[in-house]
Amino acid sequence: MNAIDDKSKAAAALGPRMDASAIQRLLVERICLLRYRPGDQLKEAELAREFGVSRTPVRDALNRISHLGMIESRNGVGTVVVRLSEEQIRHVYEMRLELACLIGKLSPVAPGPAHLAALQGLLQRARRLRDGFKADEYVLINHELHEVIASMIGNSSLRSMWLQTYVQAASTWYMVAQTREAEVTDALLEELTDLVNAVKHGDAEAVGFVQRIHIQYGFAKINAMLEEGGLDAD
Amino acid sequence: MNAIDDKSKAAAALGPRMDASAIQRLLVERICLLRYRPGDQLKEAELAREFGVSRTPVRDALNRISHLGMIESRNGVGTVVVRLSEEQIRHVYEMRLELACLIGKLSPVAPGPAHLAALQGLLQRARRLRDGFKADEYVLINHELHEVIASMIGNSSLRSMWLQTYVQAASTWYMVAQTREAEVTDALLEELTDLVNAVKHGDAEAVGFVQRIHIQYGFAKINAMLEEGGLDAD
DNA sequence: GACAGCTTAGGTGTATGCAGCTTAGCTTTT
DNA sequence: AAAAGCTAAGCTGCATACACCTAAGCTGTC
Repeated sequence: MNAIDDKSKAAAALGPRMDASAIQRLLVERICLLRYRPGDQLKEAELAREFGVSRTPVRDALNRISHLGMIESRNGVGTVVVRLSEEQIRHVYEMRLELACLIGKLSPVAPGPAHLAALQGLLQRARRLRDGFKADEYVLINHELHEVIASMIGNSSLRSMWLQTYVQAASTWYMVAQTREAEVTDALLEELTDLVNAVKHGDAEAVGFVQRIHIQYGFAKINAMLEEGGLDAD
Repeated sequence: MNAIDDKSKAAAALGPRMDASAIQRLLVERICLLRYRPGDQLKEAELAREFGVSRTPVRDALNRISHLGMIESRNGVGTVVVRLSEEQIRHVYEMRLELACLIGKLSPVAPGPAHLAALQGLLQRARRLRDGFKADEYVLINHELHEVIASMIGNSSLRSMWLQTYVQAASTWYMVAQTREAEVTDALLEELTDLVNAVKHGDAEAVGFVQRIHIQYGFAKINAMLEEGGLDAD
């Protein structure tokens, strides 16, 4: 029901002092990383207690997030994490397929040693998933991978849209992924291997194409599940 | 300095009662339509007085807008309308060039009689601009044209990005346009004529390409001004 | 027993006061 | 006269109390 339980009042003491921006980042991350699932209610008062602040900064954070299409507030009812319709999911994925190709086209950032190191680190971690799958770790690797990719996008507008579509699609994908652990782990390994090769050649265009290929792969998986009977695997 | 002056307290009586969403729409429109110019300060207290509400709903509206990259708040200083850097302007335009081509590609909405009628109405209004240019009317025609185009975009994600890049680029373009009245009027007439033809054939793909062509035209004009010496024509 | 209406609990929306941050202008010192 | 520091004004950020909206459950009636 409510995704918060383990650290109801512990968090009040762990942060220096949460302001609206920090809360915003945290909430987005929690939604992406599936700690809050589509349909979950985010109660302002509850979050305020957790962070040790008043409702005001929480409200500010929620308001800023609302334009990303991740949450929706209705007066008298509550604020819930948006559950995208099947059509919307398709739209976001179709869009990401196109955006991926633009990564190497619109003023790309030449991938350097830092990118390579980051990817190789993620590859190491992904390999360990084969001998013991951990859903949280899989999600985290994907999340950090996404940030690495974003850092290769030189066009600020494209980068913003890449981020936006990622957060919109993330929870859907991670829900699907949790039902096919072995499959998605192998796919992630392939993706990272391909990316390492692309970055070794300093080829940002190849990075974009690799992304496109694997988005296409994920899209196909999601479509298959949608046609089977939906992904309401709460 | 402050863009509000003529209706400081008049508006308090003209609306039924402004809520945060209504204020949000109004502020976005005012920024697009160049009533607030880049660099202008938007004081919460002042806006609250104008709309006859407290600072809270104004704050909520500003917070929601902030994710569009149109405004920026700094504690102790104020909230200002963002002035995009030259690089950011180029990025947005490069992005719009790509998005335009996707209009006819990603689940387009077949243009119908309603679209045609709307475009022909705009064409009529645009023709009158040749015998007496009015900056406000030029901006309004462009604004409504943009909404017509958006209604032909079936992919919700693409439509959202199309809107987002429009509001980011709008004020820049309208500032440029005001220095070359005859030129941009002719270009607008051509654009509308081309669009009418495309819509007559029910060809959404052609609509996208027409958009691309004219975005390219505007981009070239802006680039020319940037190289001449900037567009700080306050 | 079923349905219409009321009542109440719980959520978001708004108003208001205060705290804290910045900056501009004045004052004071060298 | 110039520069450093102080001071005050004005803005946003935050806290709190209250108003309003919604839905669910109870109650009374038919």
